Amino acid sequence: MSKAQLTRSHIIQQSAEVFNQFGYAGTSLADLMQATGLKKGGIYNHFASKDELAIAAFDYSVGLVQQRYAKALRGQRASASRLRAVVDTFCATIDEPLMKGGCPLLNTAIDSDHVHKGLKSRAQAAMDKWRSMLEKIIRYGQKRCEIQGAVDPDVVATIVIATLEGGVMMSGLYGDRIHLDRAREHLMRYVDSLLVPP
Amino acid sequence: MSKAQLTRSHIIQQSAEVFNQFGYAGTSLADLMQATGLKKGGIYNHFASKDELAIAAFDYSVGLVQQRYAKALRGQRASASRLRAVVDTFCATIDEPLMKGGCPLLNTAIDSDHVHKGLKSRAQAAMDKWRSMLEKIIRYGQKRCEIQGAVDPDVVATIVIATLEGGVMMSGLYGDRIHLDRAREHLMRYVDSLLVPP
DNA sequence: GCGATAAAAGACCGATCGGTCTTTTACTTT
DNA sequence: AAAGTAAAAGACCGATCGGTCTTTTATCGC
Repeated sequence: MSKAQLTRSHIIQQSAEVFNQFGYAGTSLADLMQATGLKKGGIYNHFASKDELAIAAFDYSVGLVQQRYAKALRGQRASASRLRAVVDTFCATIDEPLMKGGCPLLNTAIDSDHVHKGLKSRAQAAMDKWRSMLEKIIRYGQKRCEIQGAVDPDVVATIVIATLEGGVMMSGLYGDRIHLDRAREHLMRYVDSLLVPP
Repeated sequence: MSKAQLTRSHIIQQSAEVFNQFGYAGTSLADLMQATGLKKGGIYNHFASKDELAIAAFDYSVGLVQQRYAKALRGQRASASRLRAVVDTFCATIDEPLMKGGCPLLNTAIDSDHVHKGLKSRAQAAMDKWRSMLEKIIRYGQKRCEIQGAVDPDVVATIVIATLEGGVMMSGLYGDRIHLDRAREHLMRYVDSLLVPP
């Protein structure tokens, strides 16, 4: 990788954390300069605007998260295990955070509302991907008769994501992991309730 | 109420919506001036700083929400009905929004993180109140043998709140109420699972 | 190693930021 | 209605905002 490409990805990585912590409006170019160790000219040589950098940073964050899910799912074949792996992977970010500031999807969904159209549509796209990942697991499980046929995959995706994001919001607010742990427990029992009895 | 007090509450009410939509950092004094119809001097005659106004506005928003819960619970005596009323009241904000920009507690919890200590502690306090309201309902229901004794009131509070807030985040992101509706359905069945079989 | 080229620095820009202060206007109280 | 007081306006402040542009520095192809 050339020096330029290296610098570019360095900017993205550092900026992603800053944006995730302080939000788009709450992040100034001075913040980004400090985080990257570059001056204004260095940053603007790679990105035309703060907007463009924010979008690149969000995409990077989403990519990071996706990688972790892909890795966690690699070993799991059974639908129940795959669903549990998704829940566990999400909750693992408390012990091994991918990024300061918590879940980028939650933060961006709230932060970008009424503020940054481009960022919001990226957040929608990321949410779509996550939902379709869960839905695919469910449908595959139904095909293999591991998950009850009456289960609606879209509904499960909503419930799992909403419970996890709500739990991480509460744990973030209090600085106490117990809320996310409770969400995890609840979802594990929920997943069990979806399975075809053996 | 004197003219001054009237103006003060007018400022708070209008500002609350703006802060709720754009966040603390995303709201400028120019925005607040436009929303209130006042000039800088008029606003600063009632509030010492943007911080102070943001806190007053958040407290006002929380008060509004609490009023709605109090009203909804007034008629309900049975624990199951009271829990369902909490869920329904939250979900009703989609049809009859109290305030533009969605749930102020969710927005402030995310927005204030790493940005505004005072606002964050207010959000914690509001969350505490909401949790303790739910916990009281549960405990009372256990005393009256309507809710199973093995149920942990703190856990229920976390699950209900997390699911609702997660659902409203998703519905806000997509502009589609279906996610919150799904969360509602799920919680209704969850509440049923807590009850002592009749 | 040298020349061409790209990257980073840093001075600079107008606009806007949150906040202050004096002046004008309006209300309130007697 | 007048006098005293409080509220609102609006000019003004330094700092910082996001962004541009020229200059310096480093990289890369040969």
